[in-house]
Amino acid sequence: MSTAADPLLAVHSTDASPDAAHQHDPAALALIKPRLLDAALIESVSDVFKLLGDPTRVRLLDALSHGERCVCDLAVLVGTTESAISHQLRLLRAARLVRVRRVGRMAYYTLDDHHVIGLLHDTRKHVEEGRS
Amino acid sequence: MSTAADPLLAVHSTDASPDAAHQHDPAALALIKPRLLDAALIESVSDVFKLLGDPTRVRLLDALSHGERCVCDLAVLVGTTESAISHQLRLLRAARLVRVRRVGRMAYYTLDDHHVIGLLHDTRKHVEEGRS
DNA sequence: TTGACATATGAACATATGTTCATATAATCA
DNA sequence: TGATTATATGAACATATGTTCATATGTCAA
Repeated sequence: MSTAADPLLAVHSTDASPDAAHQHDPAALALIKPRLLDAALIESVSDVFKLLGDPTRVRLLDALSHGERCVCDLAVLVGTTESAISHQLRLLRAARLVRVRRVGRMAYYTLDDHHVIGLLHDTRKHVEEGRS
Repeated sequence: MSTAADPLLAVHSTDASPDAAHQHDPAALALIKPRLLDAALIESVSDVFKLLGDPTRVRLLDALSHGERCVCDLAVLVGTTESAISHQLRLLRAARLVRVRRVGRMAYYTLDDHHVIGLLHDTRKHVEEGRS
C-alpha cells in the first residue's frame, strides 16, 4: 500500500468557475470531489472520534480492554464518580462501543467493537513516535 | 491476537480498602491498575482523537488522503472559508498530522502520518457495520 | 415493607471549541 | 512602489460538552 501520488503538474490557470472564489488546480478538484466521503459518513466518523476524544472515555475503554468490569470498579480504575462514569458509558453504549450485561443490580460493561482496541493502539503509536 | 479474557471469578467480597467507596472485585483491580495507560499518554491519545472528532478536520484529512493540496483547493473541497481551514490546519500541524510545503505564497499540505488513513478507514468500518 | 445498594438520568454550571470578521504577513505582478 | 493574492492569526461570539448534585429506578436483604 503506497501513498497515492496525484499529479500536481497543473499550471496556475486563470479559473472561470462561477461559485468558487478561486482555485489552484480545478482539474484535480473535479477528479477528487466525487471520491470524497459523503456528508453523513463524515458526520458519523467524526462522531465516533469525538467520543474517543475525551480522557475519561479513553480511560474507560483502556480499562475495558482488560476485560469486563462493573460500573463501580470502572469508577475506581478511572478515578471518577460513578455518576460521571455512567453518563459516559451511556454515550459509549449509544455508539455501540460498549455493551452492558445486567446481573441483579450490577451492570457489567464490555467492549462491543474490537476495532476500538486497534484504534487506541494505532493512536498510541502515533503519539509515541512523536516523542523525538 | 485474541481478546484478553480476564478471570471474573472473584466473589463479592466485603472490601476493606480505605480510599475507595466500594469495590466489586478488588483482586482484579489490583491486577489491572498497574497495566493501565499512564495519565500523560491518556491525555495525548485523547488529544489526537479530539482533533479527529470534528467534521471539518475529517473532511480535510479525507481530502488530503488523495494527495497534496493547497489551502485554497482544500477550502473548495471542504466547503468552508480559507480562514477556517487555516485555523484547523494549524491544529493538525501542531499534532503532526499534516505537514506544509511552501512554494512562493502557496502552502501545500500533506498527511504527515499514514496511521491517520488507517484510523479513518477503521472507524468508517465501525460505522458501516452498525447500519443493520 | 423498609432500608441499603448499584446504577441511571435530568438540570445546571463552568469550560472548551469552531467559525466569523478584521487584520497581518509575505509574495507576486504591474 | 503600490496593488493584489495566498495564507495566517487574534479576538469575539455562539454552541457544545463534561462534571456535579439531586433524584429516580430497580434490586437485594432483613
